[in-house]
Amino acid sequence: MSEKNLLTELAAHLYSFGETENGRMPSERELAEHFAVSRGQIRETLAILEAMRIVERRAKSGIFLTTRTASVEALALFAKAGLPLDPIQIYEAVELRKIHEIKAAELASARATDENYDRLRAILAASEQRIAAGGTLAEEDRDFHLEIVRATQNTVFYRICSVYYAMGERRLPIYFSDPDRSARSHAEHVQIFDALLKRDANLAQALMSAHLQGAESYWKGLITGKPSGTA
Amino acid sequence: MSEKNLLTELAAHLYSFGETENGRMPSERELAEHFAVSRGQIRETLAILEAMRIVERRAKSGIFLTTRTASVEALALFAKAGLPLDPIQIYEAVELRKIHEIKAAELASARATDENYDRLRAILAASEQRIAAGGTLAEEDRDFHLEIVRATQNTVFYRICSVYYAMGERRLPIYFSDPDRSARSHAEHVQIFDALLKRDANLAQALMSAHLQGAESYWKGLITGKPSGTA
DNA sequence: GCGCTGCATTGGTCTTACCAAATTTTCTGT
DNA sequence: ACAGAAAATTTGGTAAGACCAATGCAGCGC
Repeated sequence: MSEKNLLTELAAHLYSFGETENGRMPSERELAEHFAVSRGQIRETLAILEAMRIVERRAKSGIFLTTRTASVEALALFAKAGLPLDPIQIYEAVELRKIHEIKAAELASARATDENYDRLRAILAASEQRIAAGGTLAEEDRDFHLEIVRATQNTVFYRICSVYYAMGERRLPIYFSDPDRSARSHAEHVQIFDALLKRDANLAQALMSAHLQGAESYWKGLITGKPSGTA
Repeated sequence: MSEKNLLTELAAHLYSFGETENGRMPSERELAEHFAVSRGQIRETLAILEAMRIVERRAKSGIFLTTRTASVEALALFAKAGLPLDPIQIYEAVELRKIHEIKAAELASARATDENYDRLRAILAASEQRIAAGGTLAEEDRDFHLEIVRATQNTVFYRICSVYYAMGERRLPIYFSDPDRSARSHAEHVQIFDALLKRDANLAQALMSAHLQGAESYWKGLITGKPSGTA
């Protein structure tokens, strides 16, 4: 929040224009003036936005929001920029996340190394301490799930799943604002960890599926209730 | 190939330095001179590379290759730049692809619209024509698989899977250099399409699994034989 | 061998400038 | 009044130069 980042600010600014007339955004020179930076800075940022397929720069014509689907990374940027993510995309991400993590649990139960187990133990210990102190989960949840993905030893897998958590970063605190949910999640994490330790792929999958089911229905209910962002 | 692109060329150039001494890349000024462009151009490109977590710019210190895992998009760039993809990452991508596409077949069999079916029919017709003319598959294969992913109606899913095909773009011609393989693949595509049409999720999954098994073992054998890139 | 000093290097930023294509405005002829 | 041509303006693309402050390094002195 406090961190001022031209990339996120510019993305937010551009989206604030919505579907202005022909969809053309302010010129580079205008943007430079608006953000009180040089044109070079704006161009550097626009280059990134263009690489993410968020924006399209037509030579000597102007800057436009892309109609093509943006890159995966763009979703993470949207979340970071505080842009109201499309509820549909949130649901899509949750659906995908479930697919990924259940499979991750299966693979991890066969491939997890001692290092993975150690890290998971540390994460669970931190979770327990946090909850014992009356706090709520947040990074610990993300760390736990991502560590399981890492335990698949498939780095491409890890990269993809990182996006989900970047997307959910500002939603986690909301989700875990209920202390009960923290405790319940933690308990389920422990069960999943035990299944991984026993290298019981079927059990790990089943537990992960049940664990994510809760989150999925929570978000599904929330987004159908409040269609727009929950900032 | 013919298309000169500073982004891909710069990426390739930087990687050609490998693990030079402390891992520091040439300075922006040197790179600008090397590519005969202005420093601004180099900085714009480096900004993209940094956003992809391929490169790290340390203020007043230098440019370094990131040790952290790069973004998903970076994999597509690597392929486009003709960089020798890590065989391990290729395997990882193939493994993931199988996970994704089998699930996609399941979801698509329930959600495919008439539009999806129409497009799949058109793609299959194009494939058939190509093969009848003695040609080999290439884009048709990619289009077919991606259309199935699109038929899940999950755009995030689609984005992720697009990366695989960007990665494999220059590998497809090699894979399909064997005319037999083209014909066999096409026949399997037709079967999968029929399963989708019947909305038989189990059959679609099974067929897709078998279909990808062939590709998986092909690539696995090829990369263990030739550890490095296959141009 | 160690610590300090000073200088060249380097990324970060801004300014100015010019080009050529695209766009908008103005002008012109009917 | 309108359509089309011509001129002026805007816009992205690119380059060159300059300054800053932190970094890194070489050389010096101890």
